[in-house]
Amino acid sequence: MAITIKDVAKAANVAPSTVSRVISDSRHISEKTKKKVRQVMNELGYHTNLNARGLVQQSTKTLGVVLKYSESDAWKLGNLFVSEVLQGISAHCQQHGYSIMITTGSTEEEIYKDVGRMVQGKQVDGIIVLYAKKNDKVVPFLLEKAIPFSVVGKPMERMNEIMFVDNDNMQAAKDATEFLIHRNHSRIGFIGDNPTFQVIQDRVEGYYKALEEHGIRRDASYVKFVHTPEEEGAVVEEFLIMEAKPTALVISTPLQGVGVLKALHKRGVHVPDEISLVVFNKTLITEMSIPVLTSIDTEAFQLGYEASRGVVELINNPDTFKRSVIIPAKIEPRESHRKLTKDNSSVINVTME
Amino acid sequence: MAITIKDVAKAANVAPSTVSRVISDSRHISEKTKKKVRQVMNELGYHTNLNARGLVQQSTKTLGVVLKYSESDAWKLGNLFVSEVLQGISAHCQQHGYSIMITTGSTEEEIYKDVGRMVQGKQVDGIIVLYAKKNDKVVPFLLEKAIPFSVVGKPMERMNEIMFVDNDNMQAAKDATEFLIHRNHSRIGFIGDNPTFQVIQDRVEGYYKALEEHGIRRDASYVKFVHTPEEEGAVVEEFLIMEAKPTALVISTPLQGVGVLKALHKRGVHVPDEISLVVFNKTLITEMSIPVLTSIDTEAFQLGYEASRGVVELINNPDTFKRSVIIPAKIEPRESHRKLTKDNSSVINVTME
DNA sequence: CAAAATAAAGCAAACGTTTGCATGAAATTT
DNA sequence: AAATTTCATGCAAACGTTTGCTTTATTTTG
Repeated sequence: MAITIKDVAKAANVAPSTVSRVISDSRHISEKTKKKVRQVMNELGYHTNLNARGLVQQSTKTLGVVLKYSESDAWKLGNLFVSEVLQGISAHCQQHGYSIMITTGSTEEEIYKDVGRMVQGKQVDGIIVLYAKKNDKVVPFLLEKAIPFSVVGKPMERMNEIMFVDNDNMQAAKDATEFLIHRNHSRIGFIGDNPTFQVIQDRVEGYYKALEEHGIRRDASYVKFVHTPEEEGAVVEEFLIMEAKPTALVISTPLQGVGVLKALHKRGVHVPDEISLVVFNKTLITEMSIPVLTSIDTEAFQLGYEASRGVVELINNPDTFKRSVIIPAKIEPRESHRKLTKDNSSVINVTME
Repeated sequence: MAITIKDVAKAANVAPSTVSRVISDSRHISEKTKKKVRQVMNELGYHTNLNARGLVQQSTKTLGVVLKYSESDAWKLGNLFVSEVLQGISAHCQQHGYSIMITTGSTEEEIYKDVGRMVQGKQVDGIIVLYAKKNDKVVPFLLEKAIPFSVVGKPMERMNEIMFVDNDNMQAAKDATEFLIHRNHSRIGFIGDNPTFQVIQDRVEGYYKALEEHGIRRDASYVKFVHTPEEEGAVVEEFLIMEAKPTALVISTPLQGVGVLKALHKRGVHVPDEISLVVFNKTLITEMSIPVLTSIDTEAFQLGYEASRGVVELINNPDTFKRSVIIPAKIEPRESHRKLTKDNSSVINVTME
């Protein structure tokens, strides 16, 4: 059995309570005793049993992180994003002495159970949810139990009762589209995945908004959704056979971006000479591809960091205003886009900035 | 305050101990009482306080995972590998009712502290270390404290006191090299990162072994190490100016693989027509590149799963034999290699299988 | 110099479980 | 029918802390 506070007390000839107060550096203990007790603690190799402390303090200084339900390849994609978010959470937790417990479930039901265990089993003081989706049971559960939590992403409902951290996806898509418009593109396509996700809808909206503000007619045939992996080929095909085919595409995930790149490559269409690509989420994938993809950096690390900050604030003061943080996304110009000449002709001479 | 076992006991008109035994489904309790107590538990919404249980049972059913020290981009690389390992651990933990706590530290010192807290604070029953490196303080600490733990990777020392899970890197490199030899390559280069890592040394050895067994003279000028990121260009250059330049390369990380691919691309050298590439670690990166890289799948998920299995066994029976598990690596033929004709001439006509 | 204020440390209850042992009732054996 | 075994439950101690209250010793104050 390990050394307990009582062992230390006995060896130092003081009461257990005194040892406890030395640990918390209480000012009710004389420096002399502190010194003595600390010495004994070192000699004996004492370490606080956090279970016991957690029991009496009703707090474990641990945050639970709910990892997204991993369906097929969406997970692999999320992977890079998720681990960067996780790093942000880690960084903040480290700074504030919190531990991190993650869910292990791989199905929706398992994850829900994990959360129940963490929360009701008092294993964690708060929860970070990565991230919001519809028909989700976790968020309503946390709301009902009045657990401090924050969400990375935009909650589907009850937004003002929930603390969340997200990008302004509409704005980001608008920026991306304008980025292309400013480079004289006017026939700009959009490729997204599942349009039932709020994030995709926001992005489509931002895309349309940019077009409209620049006097370009919105045309639904320029907006395509890829539902199954590897379907990019078909979508690219559809674009290429169009009479007025797009000179640029805004694409909503790195994986799709690479898929599109491949499909174009296979058909001998050169990027960026013949078509420009801008992709959401700057990740290793976008940076590693040939050509390097111009992307929209969603600052995953920062998202995680802020989410963690949010919960911890909520833990320390449950009445904290449930603010939502919007992390600005930033265009990272790389090699997959080019500037067209004013008359939109297909100049082969690449004009990059 | 939440519902406790005592509240349930009172409401069900039994003793707390009875409730406890109902929870553990003890056979000393009659079905009738069980039914009654369970009903009350549901009505009241009772959930075990795992802190309290942990305290008395001296076990938390939680595993600590020590994430690799994240230096520069090595971390980003590890990222994909690490998260796949993590998924393997998750899967096993889920099956066996274990929770996962991860380290949050980003420096060696912070990580060491994290481990101390987890272990001495009795937050976890065991530890999984990802992964072995020299001058590591964590493994010696765990050995000294006699904590159940396993390592993903090959420990530097005291190997037979430690349970670890790894690939046979020598064999894998030999297989990869032979894979190329069987396709009539004889001038095969090797690119690795930091040669002070055991894993790299093993791979070089396997590479040499394959050559020797097939009567190809080992030549140190065919073996290059890339120490800083983005240095692949220089190395590729060195290879290309060689009189007898290699027709194939074995490369030790996906990131380097893509780096090499880029460098070759920039110099107009076509893969696989002019040079074949085989890369260690099948990841999203290798699968997404153009061309898709022929890789050596190190089965990261499986590594994690087995590591988890190991610790749990050790927890349940501390005298378990400290076996080490070798997960076979498997070549995944893709698009970055080709078969040469017998006479080694540079046939442009691609002959893939 | 007595009274009051302050400082330092100890006592004991509490946190919510689990579990060895004791108890009493019912069922089985002799 | 008494003695024994089995079954179901309760009692109370433990797990290792923290913390409100009390006690004792010391210092300050009037």
